[in-house]
Amino acid sequence: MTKERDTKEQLLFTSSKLFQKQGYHATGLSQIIKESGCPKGSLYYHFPNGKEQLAVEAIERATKMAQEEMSKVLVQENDALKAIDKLLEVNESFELDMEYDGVPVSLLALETSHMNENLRLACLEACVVLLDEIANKLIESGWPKQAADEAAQFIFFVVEGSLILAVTSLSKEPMKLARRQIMEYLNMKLKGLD
Amino acid sequence: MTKERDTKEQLLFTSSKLFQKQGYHATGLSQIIKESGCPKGSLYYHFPNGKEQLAVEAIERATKMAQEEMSKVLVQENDALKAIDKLLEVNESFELDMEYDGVPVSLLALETSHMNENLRLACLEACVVLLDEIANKLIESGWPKQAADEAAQFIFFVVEGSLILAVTSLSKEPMKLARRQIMEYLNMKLKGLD
DNA sequence: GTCTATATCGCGATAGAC
DNA sequence: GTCTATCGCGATATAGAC
Repeated sequence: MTKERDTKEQLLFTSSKLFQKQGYHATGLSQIIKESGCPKGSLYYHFPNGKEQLAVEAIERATKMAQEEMSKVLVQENDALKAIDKLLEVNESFELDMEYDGVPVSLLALETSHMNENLRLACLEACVVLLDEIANKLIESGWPKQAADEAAQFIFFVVEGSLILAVTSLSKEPMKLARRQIMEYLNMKLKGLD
Repeated sequence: MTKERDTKEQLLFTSSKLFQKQGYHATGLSQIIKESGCPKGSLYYHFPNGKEQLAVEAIERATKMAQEEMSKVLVQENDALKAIDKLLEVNESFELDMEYDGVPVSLLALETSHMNENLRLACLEACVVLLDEIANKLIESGWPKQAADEAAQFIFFVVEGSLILAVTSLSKEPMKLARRQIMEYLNMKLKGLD
């Protein structure tokens, strides 16, 4: 019984990592089997609908974990902007080879949105959760709802966009620049709110 | 002889479209064969190194075409910021199903950067070309080089990031918001330059 | 629930006629 | 240069013993 949970959890952990790093199509079930140490039989026992179901649940799991991670960082600072800067600082520490267990949902979203509705919806939910986490922090600090929502989207845009250039150029500089620009923009908006 | 150019060009056109829309791994040579109308024999005659070479040249071709497209729009307006706004307006007209022949290099970059150096470099070159096109327009308008480079990267970040949310939510709203935010930020930076 | 062996398919790539 | 037939491989998925 606990074994069951362990096996399924192990499969989700490994899938989550590999799908995010390599994408949906480049990640084979055989690789997931090998790296997780779980047998193929277990995979189809826990995920009878195969690869698609595994990917959906892996995204859902990664979303939940990322939300917890973010929430943990965001409560450390009372001031919303300081909290967001902290978040961006943590983001910079991610390794470029993406050997982590986080949620840059970009690759999966771009790959699957136009070809599989279930995967698209899982990616959309991931985006919404992350956006809400940030928007709510801003609202708590007194930002009007619409301004907070737009600011959250702005942060999402710049972070995900900078990740693309970072991965392509094998450099963290784009992420550092992104952080500076985000804070600059948010401070400008904050002044405008008065 | 002209037939040769036509066949190769047709293969590159079709590949370019499919790779950008579906990604590298999701696009099979058989699909390229079918949609281009070219026989498989021709493919391996023109691209003896197979899929990888085809993808590299398809990215290079798409980069060149996108640069020409951008350049055409950018010369229409003398003022750099107006020209960039025009560019973003054109960007919004892209269909979400990506049935065009442009350069959102994001998907290919995220997919291939960590696993194939040749493809990574082709994607990097694509990014550099697009960034330079924008940065040069700003420099022409009197922006200092570093400010122009950073602004160009900023535009890239927000555009590519908004595309991810647009595709995932099947909505163009993120792209519209992105445009507003980019112009807002650039105007702020412009004031700061004095 | 777990595991192995295997079925079936589609992929990238090749050979060789023309 | 163009085309067809085909190879070899690895993919997802399944069957059935335990």
